[in-house]
Amino acid sequence: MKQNDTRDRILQLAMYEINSKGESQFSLRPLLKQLGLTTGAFYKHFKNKDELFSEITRLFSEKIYERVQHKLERANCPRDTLSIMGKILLNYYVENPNMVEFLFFNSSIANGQYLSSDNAERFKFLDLVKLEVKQLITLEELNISEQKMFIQLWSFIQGYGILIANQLVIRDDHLVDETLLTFIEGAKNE
Amino acid sequence: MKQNDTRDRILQLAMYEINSKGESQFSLRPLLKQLGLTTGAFYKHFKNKDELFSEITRLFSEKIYERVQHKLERANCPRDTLSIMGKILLNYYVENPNMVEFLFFNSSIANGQYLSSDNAERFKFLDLVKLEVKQLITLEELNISEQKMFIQLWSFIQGYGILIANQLVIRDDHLVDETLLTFIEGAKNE
DNA sequence: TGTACATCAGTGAACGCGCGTTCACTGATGTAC
DNA sequence: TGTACATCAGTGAACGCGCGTTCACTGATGTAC
Repeated sequence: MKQNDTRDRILQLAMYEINSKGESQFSLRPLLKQLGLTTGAFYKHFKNKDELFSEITRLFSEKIYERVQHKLERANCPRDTLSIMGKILLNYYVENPNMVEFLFFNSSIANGQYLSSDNAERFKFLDLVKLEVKQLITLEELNISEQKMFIQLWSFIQGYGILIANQLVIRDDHLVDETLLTFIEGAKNE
Repeated sequence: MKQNDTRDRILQLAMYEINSKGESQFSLRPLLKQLGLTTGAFYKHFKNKDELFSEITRLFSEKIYERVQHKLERANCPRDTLSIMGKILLNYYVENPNMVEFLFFNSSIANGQYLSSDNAERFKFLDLVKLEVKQLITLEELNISEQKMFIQLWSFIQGYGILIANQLVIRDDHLVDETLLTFIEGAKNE
């Protein structure tokens, strides 16, 4: 078996496990046991657990980013684009709450060792939102700063996602569009 | 030394430590060492760590709730009230991010053993928001359901707080008021 | 006032567990001559 | 074609750590007679 096969098997199963049970329930030993490997083998492929987490962060980010890009083929204007992105992110909060939590808050970020190189990747999606907000403001001639509009939209989606993930409210895609519209109208009136 | 003195000392220091370093950096041994106690002593006052966390959840919630009530004495209408509550919560996200995170997501909640009795306490603040939203809608004759308005406001504040706590954006109290206004205006137009 | 007893906060060693990580070693495979 | 050697993924026991929890015991204090 080639080196990269095993490295990839580790990555794939780790992603699956983290997505299913969350980072707090994840550890190396059970993972390697499931793969029919011993603990030592892991260190032939990764420097340590942080490097694994760092890599998974990158892959999760890419996964969401690609999903967004795929869906965006049908979007015609910033409004549509932002609406679709909001719904996709919300969908991840509903279907893959552990993945989203890991992406934004995993412990290799807290440790900060691999942070700098990953941050760009990790926030690809976020940068895309910023770009669309910019276009939206230009196109619709809105009287609001990019930063403010971005904070409003992102905060709402992230906050709503958390409410849903914690099962405090149920999901309503329509509310995403309504709120987006409210923000746009609000920016016109000021 | 009376039993309740020690119990209280444990609670106070535990709250201080969790607020300073976060739940992930908290454990019983160093806590008790700081108090000049041995590990066994802890179990004369608490059934286990979960019970301690459950109690702290209650106390944190109460702390915020009292702070809100104190500040609300000056508020005249639901708009003011919601504005003040938003700013207070945002302030906690800035000044005490570990406390807020613990309050909403600590592991004794995940374990679910002490959840039912605490939930009412834990969401006192949240219920207050719901109440004010209801009054706001009645008073200003808004054309929106309580639930939707609540989700919009709460999601925005929580999401904004997380952005700030993660130092992705800086705090701007003015934006809270602007966004509140936008939601109110948006509810009138529909 | 002195003695016997009960109470109970606190002791401290020990238990058992799971964790990430290390390292000398194995054994299959490919390569050079 | 056969032999000597290098490579390197994988082994598996061990290390050291910190964690929550238990439990027989101590010793100060209050109470009853």
